[in-house]
Amino acid sequence: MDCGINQIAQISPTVLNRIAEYFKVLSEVSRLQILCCLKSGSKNVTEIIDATGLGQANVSKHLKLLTQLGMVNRQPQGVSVYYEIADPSIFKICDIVCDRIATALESQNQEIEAFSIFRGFSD
Amino acid sequence: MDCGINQIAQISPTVLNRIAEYFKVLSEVSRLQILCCLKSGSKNVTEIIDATGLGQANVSKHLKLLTQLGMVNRQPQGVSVYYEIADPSIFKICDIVCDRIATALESQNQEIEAFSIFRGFSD
DNA sequence: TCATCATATTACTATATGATAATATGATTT
DNA sequence: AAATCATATTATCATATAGTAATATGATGA
Repeated sequence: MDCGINQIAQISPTVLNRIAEYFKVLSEVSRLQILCCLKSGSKNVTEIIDATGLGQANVSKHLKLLTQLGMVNRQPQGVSVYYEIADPSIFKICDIVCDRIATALESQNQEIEAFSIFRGFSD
Repeated sequence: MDCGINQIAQISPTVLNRIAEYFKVLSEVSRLQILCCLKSGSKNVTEIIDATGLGQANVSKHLKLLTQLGMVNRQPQGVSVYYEIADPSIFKICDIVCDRIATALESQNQEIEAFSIFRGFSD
């Protein structure tokens, strides 16, 4: 039974692409830094640059991407441009991932401990 | 007040890297296909190849990555090797992302509709 | 032993993209 | 008008990686 094929076929490539695209945005440390520094509230570009330590052109480019994908909102205010998180569910997702990583690290540590039983014999 | 800097500094680069790494794995259509086709249960490599339509070497490489990052479990069984989802919370995350994309598309459609009020005048 | 099957690895190519320097734009101040 | 500041854009370079062909490995059956 080829139900596997059908099942995948049901998920349109378009949707899969959108999901992948969303994750790709979150898969870069610089962009995570930007998003994290906006968690506490709206900031202008200069503030973001200071907070993250990233280059100006770099920040500008990342902000453009984040805006295009609807993750942050762009609000010009006088001379400067303020950005804010448009999608707080980002952090919900990050929390789940953090949990997952934490538990993975824990079980890793347990394994290491299990090995450590055998340590000390050669002393 | 430079509290922004401190806030970011608190998130260690290591952790940020791990999170980015996790998302990077999910940011490729091929890997999402593989994960989706494992949602219904454990499958061997050949079955995964058939279900996704991806090349053999390609699948093998992706599976290695997914295994290394603890997202799937590898279980040799006789001649073949079975893989299964190790981390069902992946799908919880995907669900949230899907919701998010869906609502984004909806509000996009609403905007388009708003524009359509002005259609028909030139006929 | 030879052929075949299932999976993994290696080498290679093509493409995407992150970082940055240089430049542009446009507003504000001197 | 000239200088300065905030942001955006462009061009460029370097790196990472997805896909694939070829090959390796190792087990099973003829």
